[in-house]
Amino acid sequence: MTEKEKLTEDKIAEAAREVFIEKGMAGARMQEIADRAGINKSLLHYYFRSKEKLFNFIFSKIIDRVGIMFQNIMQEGVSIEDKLKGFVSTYIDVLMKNPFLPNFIFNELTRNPEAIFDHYKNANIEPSKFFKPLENQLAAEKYNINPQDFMINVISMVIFPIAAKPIIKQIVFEGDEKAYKAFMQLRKESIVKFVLSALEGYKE
Amino acid sequence: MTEKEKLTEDKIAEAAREVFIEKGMAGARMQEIADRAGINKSLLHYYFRSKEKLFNFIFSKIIDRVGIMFQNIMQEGVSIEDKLKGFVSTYIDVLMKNPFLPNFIFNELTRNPEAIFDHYKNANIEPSKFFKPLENQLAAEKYNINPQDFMINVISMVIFPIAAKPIIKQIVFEGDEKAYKAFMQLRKESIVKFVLSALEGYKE
DNA sequence: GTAGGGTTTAACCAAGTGGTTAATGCAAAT
DNA sequence: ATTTGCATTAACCACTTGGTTAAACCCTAC
Repeated sequence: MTEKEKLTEDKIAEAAREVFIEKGMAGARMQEIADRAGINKSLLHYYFRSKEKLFNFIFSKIIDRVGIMFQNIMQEGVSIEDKLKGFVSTYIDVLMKNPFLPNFIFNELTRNPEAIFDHYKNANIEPSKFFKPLENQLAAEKYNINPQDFMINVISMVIFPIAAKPIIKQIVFEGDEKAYKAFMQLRKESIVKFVLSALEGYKE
Repeated sequence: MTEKEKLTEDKIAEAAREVFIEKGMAGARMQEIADRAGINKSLLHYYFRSKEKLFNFIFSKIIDRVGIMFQNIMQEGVSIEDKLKGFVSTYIDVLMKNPFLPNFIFNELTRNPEAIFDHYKNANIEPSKFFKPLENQLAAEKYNINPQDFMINVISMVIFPIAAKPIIKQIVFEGDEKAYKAFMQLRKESIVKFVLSALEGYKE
């Protein structure tokens, strides 16, 4: 029955996603994925022939989702300020729920950089699609700042504190999880304020 | 002879550092470390009893170095502007030479967060030592910004683009290594400008 | 019911892993 | 020259790893 099949495949995909993100490709164990999916290890190989195939399947799906989400936020035909607010808020929420995601993506892409290149051929994601509009918009609103710098600054301030969570939590908040979380929530506003304040200095 | 011993131990440490940083604890192979050090695998266990011991030794040294470097920059009794310039420039230089370092630290600390806590007991590094001064300094110079946000924003903008190198290089610069490197060099100035511009908005 | 085909499993395998051991090399001290 | 003690190595080991195989287990169709 294709119903049952889908169920099993989904259980595997979900378990694999968890384990790969937590442990990375090298640290992940097929046995652990099978256990978390509640199935026999052989079934993994029945549905996905090898660890590498399974990994690529999961990784591609993740990259796609991230790319599309990014594209959506960037394409809204709204002001820079609203784009900024939307991006910061949405991404902090998503990443707080998936705190291992940034490291995972960094790692696996560092391990095998061609993966992006190979992948973006098939996907309908085109960086220039959201990059050019931002460039035009900055120019239109008379902000004389390099759009690449601008964008990377914003993304940095959102993603870094999540990738570096253990360090920040320990060193800045003495291990207090709640304090860290509260801080990250406040950052939704503080980042926007910081960036808008910076932008003022670039007004022509 | 203690001379020769030091040499071997150093060769091991250097090779181990390379491999651990590139592949992480899980991905590193004792055989590869031995090969890169040009010695027999048994010698690794002769000098450092286990993979874990070797890893902890290397990891501690790295954390110490990073912490001390950070402390030094932050303790200089100079203006915020000069501190900022020093930090950005020094860290970009160091990290461009060690591009795997951020990911490595993120990963291993995520894997075992207690490591920081356990480690900072022995080390003479005290976060408040460089954190309080910055707080006072921001207040003294009449900048009404949360020092935690300020510091994390700056660090983010420096470290993130190195951790995310493969993504940025591919998506922003279409795989052009030189363009990426040039961009990172320019960031030494652009980050400072951006932050100083932002700070203006916080002046009381 | 039973034949057939996809699904699931237990048992197994070869390769690779960190780690041990016993022997060898080698330089200084006697 | 012989002994002594550390440095180094080859051979080996137990265990884990991803992956295979053949049998068991369902369902559905006849």
